[in-house]
Amino acid sequence: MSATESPSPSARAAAPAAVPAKTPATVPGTLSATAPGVARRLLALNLVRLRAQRGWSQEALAHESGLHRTFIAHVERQVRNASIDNVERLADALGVSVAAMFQPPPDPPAG
Amino acid sequence: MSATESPSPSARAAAPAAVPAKTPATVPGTLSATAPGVARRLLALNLVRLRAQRGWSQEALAHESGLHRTFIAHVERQVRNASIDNVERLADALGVSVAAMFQPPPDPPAG
DNA sequence: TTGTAGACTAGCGTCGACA
DNA sequence: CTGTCGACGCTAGTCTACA
Repeated sequence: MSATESPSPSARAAAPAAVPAKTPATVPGTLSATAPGVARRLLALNLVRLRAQRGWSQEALAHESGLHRTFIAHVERQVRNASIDNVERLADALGVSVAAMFQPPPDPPAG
Repeated sequence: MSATESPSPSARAAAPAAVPAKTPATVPGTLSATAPGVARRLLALNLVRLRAQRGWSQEALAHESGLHRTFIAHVERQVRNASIDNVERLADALGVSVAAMFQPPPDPPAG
């Protein structure tokens, strides 16, 4: 035990943020810092972008990643929630890191 | 849809990397760029690190992420492959971006 | 507090076929 | 080439309980 040398017996209860706010920054009218499904979208965006950048077809990517053609199509359409194990496989097939799949796309020059 | 204006009818067949190598950089004695399960490990490492950094218990993190206690424990032990939807939830609970969960941990100075 | 086991449900991921 | 439906297996994810 002694996970953290907490001065108090009930560490969690005595912790400064003992009771973490359930709705911290959910200001009415303000979107959450991280919207639900942002990962799915980022993954899809980067997936389509990287794939098109290489001139690969969904079938080719599916073949490279060892996944099925239909699955690739679903992920790109955000109708399917892939697991990290498959996301890594996709990233490996594209030659990028898993973190890159969730990296925000390079904002295009406005002018 | 003209994905790529390939001069040849069989775009894929005529594509530059028409036949992508199945084992491209698997040089004998050289480890692959991305080892299998690296995402699972990175996720677990960052998860434990960020959680301990906040002095949160698995139960607290589970409560914050809205997931179950057992699931958190399994992910940290890498015995479970989480989906991006849940990874995002974990990242949100920790106040970090999904990409941060797969970011390589700050390697400590060797000496 | 954390790890693990067992049982259960829900959804992922595959396959084949069509538009 | 890409999107989608139907069916199917497998595992992610939940819950209870014990060490």
